[in-house]
Amino acid sequence: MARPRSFDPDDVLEIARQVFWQKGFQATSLDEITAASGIAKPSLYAAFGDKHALFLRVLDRYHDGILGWAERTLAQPGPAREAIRQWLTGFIPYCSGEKGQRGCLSINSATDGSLDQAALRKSIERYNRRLEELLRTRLRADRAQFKKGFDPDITAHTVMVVHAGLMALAHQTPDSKQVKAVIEQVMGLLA
Amino acid sequence: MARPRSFDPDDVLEIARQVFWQKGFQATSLDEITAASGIAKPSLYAAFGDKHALFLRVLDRYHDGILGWAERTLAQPGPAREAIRQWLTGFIPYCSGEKGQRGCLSINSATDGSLDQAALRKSIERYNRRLEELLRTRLRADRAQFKKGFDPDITAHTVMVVHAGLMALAHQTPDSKQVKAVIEQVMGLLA
DNA sequence: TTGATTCTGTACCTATAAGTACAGAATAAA
DNA sequence: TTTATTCTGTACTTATAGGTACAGAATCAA
Repeated sequence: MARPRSFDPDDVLEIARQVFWQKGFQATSLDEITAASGIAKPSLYAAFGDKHALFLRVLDRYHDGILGWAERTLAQPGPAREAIRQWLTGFIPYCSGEKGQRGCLSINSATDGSLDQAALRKSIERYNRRLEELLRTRLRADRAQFKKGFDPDITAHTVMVVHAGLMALAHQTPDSKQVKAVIEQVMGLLA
Repeated sequence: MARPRSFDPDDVLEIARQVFWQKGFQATSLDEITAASGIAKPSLYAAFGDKHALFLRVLDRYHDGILGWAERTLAQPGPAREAIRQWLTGFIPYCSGEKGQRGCLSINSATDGSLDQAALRKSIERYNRRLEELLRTRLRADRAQFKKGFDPDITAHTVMVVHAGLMALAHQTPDSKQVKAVIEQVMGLLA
């Protein structure tokens, strides 16, 4: 009953993600997104709203992707240690720039002082809360595998800290051998 | 032989640091700095150069301040464990917002994709290299205090990762009790 | 006091980027 | 085929922010 949309919103979000990831929210202009996607501004505004709303969509999509993968990885059978090692190791591509970007879009956004938008903060907090929850749940379930005095809650948070640190430092040293060594050493806390 | 400067450049850098720290480089306008400092733009440009140069001065100053403190803290007598615990603990005010800002200006800048300026990247890399060097040197010197197989180089890097992670997560959860618990758990790697 | 010199403040220029008005194109229903 | 409806692209408006021209003020040396 009307002219149909000429693009797949998901494709545009994917392209917008790449641009935002590479340059950050502030430094990315809508013109760059229109250039990269081929979609004119009025179409973007009609489909997603303003720049903040578009970024929020991109970020939520990013979060969902990682959460899905984290859920699968941390649900695998076998020792909890192995699951968590794989989880941490899975982020190495984000560190080394193999994905074309450096670091984590979420962490990059969290440390961006300009993003005081409540909705964005909320999305990031929710994401971190969920990731930590996945880690905590798994560590609690397999508590018997660790020695007496092991604290699954604190350990889950520590793993989150290490993860954030790797992502933050990813912007400088893409030495994946060093990253692996750190992960191995941190695994020493899961005993 | 000419009109003297009416302000102390160091004071201005201090004020600029606060503004940049709070809002980030991109989101901070020079007008905000002139408003906060009372110094008009032409004076800023004459004294520091353009916005990037000003930010670089601010960042270098910030780095020097922390490096000086780190040097003193890590040079203290006693067990290396204690020195490093104090070093990590010293960053808690940066985590909890007690300083009015959240997180670390350097990390915030490192994760800001818009800062592709080579000079800035260099300053940040140098800073991280020096911090890690201080940790490494101390751990190597006190190697005898740890058990066989202890690797001071990897441990130094791991401590850097934890530090970066705490600073990155500082933007969300200002629970200093949790931060302390993480530090205590990580100290378990220094044995 | 005078003059050379450098700083300060106002007011401006210019570029960029977010957001939109509007005319025309594409579709589905009638 | 006609028409209602929604999308698309061009071109525009507007605000903001980086940077500067210029006139006048403040200092020190002579």
